[in-house]
Amino acid sequence: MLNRTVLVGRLTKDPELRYTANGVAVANFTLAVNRPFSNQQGEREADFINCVIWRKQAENLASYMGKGSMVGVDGRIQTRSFDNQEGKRIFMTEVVAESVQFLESRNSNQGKQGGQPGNTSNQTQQNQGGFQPQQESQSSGQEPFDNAEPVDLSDDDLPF
Amino acid sequence: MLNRTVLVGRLTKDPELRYTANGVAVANFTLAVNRPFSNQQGEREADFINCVIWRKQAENLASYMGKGSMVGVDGRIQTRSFDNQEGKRIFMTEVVAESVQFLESRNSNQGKQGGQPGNTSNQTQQNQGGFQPQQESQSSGQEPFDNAEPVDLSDDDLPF
Amino acid sequence: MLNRTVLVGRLTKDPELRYTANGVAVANFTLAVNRPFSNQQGEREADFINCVIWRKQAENLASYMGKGSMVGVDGRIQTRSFDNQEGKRIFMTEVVAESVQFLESRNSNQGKQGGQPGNTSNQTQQNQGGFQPQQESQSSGQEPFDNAEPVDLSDDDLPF
Amino acid sequence: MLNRTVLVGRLTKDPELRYTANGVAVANFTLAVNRPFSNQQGEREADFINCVIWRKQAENLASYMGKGSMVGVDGRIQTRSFDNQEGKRIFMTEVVAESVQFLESRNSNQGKQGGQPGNTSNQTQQNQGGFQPQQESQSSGQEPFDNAEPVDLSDDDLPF
DNA sequence: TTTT
DNA sequence: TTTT
Repeated sequence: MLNRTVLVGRLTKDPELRYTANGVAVANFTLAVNRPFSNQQGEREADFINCVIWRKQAENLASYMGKGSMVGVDGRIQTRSFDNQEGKRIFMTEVVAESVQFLESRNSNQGKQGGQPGNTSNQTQQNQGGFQPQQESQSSGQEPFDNAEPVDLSDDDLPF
Repeated sequence: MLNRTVLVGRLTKDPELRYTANGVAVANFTLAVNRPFSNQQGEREADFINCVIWRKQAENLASYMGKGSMVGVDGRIQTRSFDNQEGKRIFMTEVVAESVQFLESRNSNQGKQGGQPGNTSNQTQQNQGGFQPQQESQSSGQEPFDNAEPVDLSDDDLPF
Repeated sequence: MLNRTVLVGRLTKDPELRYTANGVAVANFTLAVNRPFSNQQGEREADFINCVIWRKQAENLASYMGKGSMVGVDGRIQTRSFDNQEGKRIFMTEVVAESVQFLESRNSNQGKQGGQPGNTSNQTQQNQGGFQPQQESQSSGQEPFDNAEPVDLSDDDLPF
Repeated sequence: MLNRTVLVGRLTKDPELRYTANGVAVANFTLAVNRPFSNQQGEREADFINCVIWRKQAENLASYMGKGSMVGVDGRIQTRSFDNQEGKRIFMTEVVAESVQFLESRNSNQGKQGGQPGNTSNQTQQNQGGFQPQQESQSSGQEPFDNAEPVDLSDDDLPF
């Protein structure tokens, strides 16, 4: 059935890259999407939308985008439930990104570096928009993905 | 910022119609949206997506659609947080429907009736698709909205 | 770059199924999508949107849906140009359907028949919503695709 | 009926701002949207999608965005037909933008200037994303809309 | 060239 | 008639 979501927003923090037991990459991230209208106090609020992305695109996102980066996401809404530490069933809703477009990387130099757009490609045949962020800060030869924690994750939620 | 969701799914139960203290109608409902692929056990799963709809459309939805009805929704994702009974902060994600399209009403006769499409209109200038479900079961002269509980609800989440 | 379109509408005629020289199935169809508002004369108008769909889904669409059937489409806008008979460059815009959902087949018995939903599947792993139209008229043992014209078509527009 | 399109792309030229006889602003523009895959020659192509936008947002777009600017569009597909000079019926398809998000203005200094984001607002209650393009070139006190041609246009296509 |  |  039809289930389609398109978002443009900014990462609230660096994406969290992990690997399933089978070595499949997954990244979780939250998008702050500003609302187009003001609330009754006249303030602009934002929605904080949890997203997941799989495989190569997860790795690219973690390499090139960080806290504050602006991305476009095309995906679908997925709901899951699991039992938390207190044995209570928790329901969660997130967007499974089928493709991401890099619209702007964060412009600060501190924190995670941007990798080397020159020699690494953020383009995969299958999905994205090939926008090469120009204001990308790129200085160190830092190894990409080094903060990925290859923990034991189940492949259960793997789509397709 | 761009925030757009389009869904087609079935109501998991009758919509819950309420009114804010100012008399604004709101309906909450959950859509079961079947996934287009099977899981690792070869089963087809569904996502259960919480939705809200406001004003006239809330009333129309509650009048004409019930458990099992198929609807299309065009809206945006909204996140909210509130403190539950145990004082724990709960985050929730839902789709604010800006327009709904009635694709098929449930075909059973029991439970909530379909209202009188003949004299009540489910068409508003602003939004929807004017599909008049033909297999609509319509037999009783039951008053519409009679199961709406006009409780005290805040207008805080009222969009626009 | 983001390019996403979701439509729900009715086929203005039976889909036209063809095959490229390499045997790839393509179907063209037009969707009448009713507008949610009235024009200045107080009439409801519709948009007539050209769509294309490829491979297995093209065949399924041609087998099960016909003039008047209601479908949901999830795809992207594509523009093409070609030189017409008079040597004039023609620009056209159409929606490439990545997945279709069968919402309702036409309810008349005349014209193309609906095939045998009982033994043929309109579900493919990759895409659609598995809605089994219940009011489907199914009577003849008519061979599916028999009105497909396996003409010489180029694969140039084949996406992915 | 559901009819939703979301695009991110670049203006192929400066938007064309006009006014109807009743003084309603309309801007036409074309978006180049790069495809996420390569063709059989290994080249990346783009779709060139015609768009229209009405009222205040038309004026804002014309003031702040020009050839090469990147924008996000949330709207719906509309088809129209008219008879051309040779008396031939022409069908056209375009996207009616309900909201636009300014993602990046062109970074050149020549050509149309960017107006004064400081004192003019590109934010309207109704629609857009409030992104303030930071690399905006802003130097001249050029009057906004001065290249708008207040020609005689019909209000016929005015939506809502 | 348009659907219910 | 097309953008980076």
